Amino acid sequence: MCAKPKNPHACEAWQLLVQFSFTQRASLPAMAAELELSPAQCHLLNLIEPDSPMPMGQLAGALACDASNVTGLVDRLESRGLIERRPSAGDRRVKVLSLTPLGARLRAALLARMTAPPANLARLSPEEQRTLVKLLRRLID
Amino acid sequence: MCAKPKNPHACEAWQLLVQFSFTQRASLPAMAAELELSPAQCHLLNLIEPDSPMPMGQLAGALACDASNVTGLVDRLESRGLIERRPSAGDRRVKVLSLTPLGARLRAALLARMTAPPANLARLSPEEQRTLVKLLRRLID
DNA sequence: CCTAATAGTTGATGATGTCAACTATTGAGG
DNA sequence: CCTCAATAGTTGACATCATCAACTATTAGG
Repeated sequence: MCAKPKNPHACEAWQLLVQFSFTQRASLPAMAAELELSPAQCHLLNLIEPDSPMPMGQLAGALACDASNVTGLVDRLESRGLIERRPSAGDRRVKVLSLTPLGARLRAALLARMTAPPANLARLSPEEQRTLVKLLRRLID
Repeated sequence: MCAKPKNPHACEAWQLLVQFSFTQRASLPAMAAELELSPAQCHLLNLIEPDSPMPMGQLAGALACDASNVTGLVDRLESRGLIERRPSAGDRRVKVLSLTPLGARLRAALLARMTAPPANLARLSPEEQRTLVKLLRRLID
């Protein structure tokens, strides 16, 4: 499976991470539905940090999708009062998105659910957990 | 952010994994498009191992989606000759999916691309890579 | 100034996803 | 056997996601 026979175990960690992200992909819709969100809306909310508004174009870049798709996503989130669309002071073409207080609370609830440590975490000792964090940090930019 | 103040660094690894899966979510469409697949089709192909056919219902469970959604996904993949839908011998209600040779090759190509070790992997020594694999295995079922 | 490039929106279209209703088959009692 | 409930999958209606092409408004360069 691995493309580098010289290093037979080198990419095994990466394979585990990819498979992990597939299982996350499967579990996101149910998690999102509890907050009446779609997976795409979760992804968007995750990218807008409460105190750093973001232009729509930058968001399209981070989502790796077409700008017109962002328009639709933002329309729906804005109509629910979760985010705000305001013209940028410096460049009137740009519209900057920021979380409303309601949106910030929903985002926090979402992240709290998603990052709730699973039971398996207890399998690792505190020492091992710290090692894992250090290794992941270096691997994932 | 972490819900367990008693263990301040305990869930940090999990948070990193969740953020990683968001970035994977962003990069999957482009990766899939190179093989003329959608993200959902990639997910489905990933779940069908070449030599172990799978009933549609089981697939719906693994994808955590409605059975009727699987029908549509399978329709499109079958019309491209990537998978086959055959009635189960034991229970004629059940339809079992298996990869065609073409589908198996496409799946292999997909997984090869997705799990290609990134440049960052070189930041870790072989010893560290092995440690990471062992920790991830225990954390992710 | 013109003009080209950029940011975002709109409309058309196909894919994804849910739900309710349906068919066919299975299985459990009576 | 026969009925009846449960199960597997399909179908149709509908909302969302996602892309593309065409458009408007604004900005920036020559």
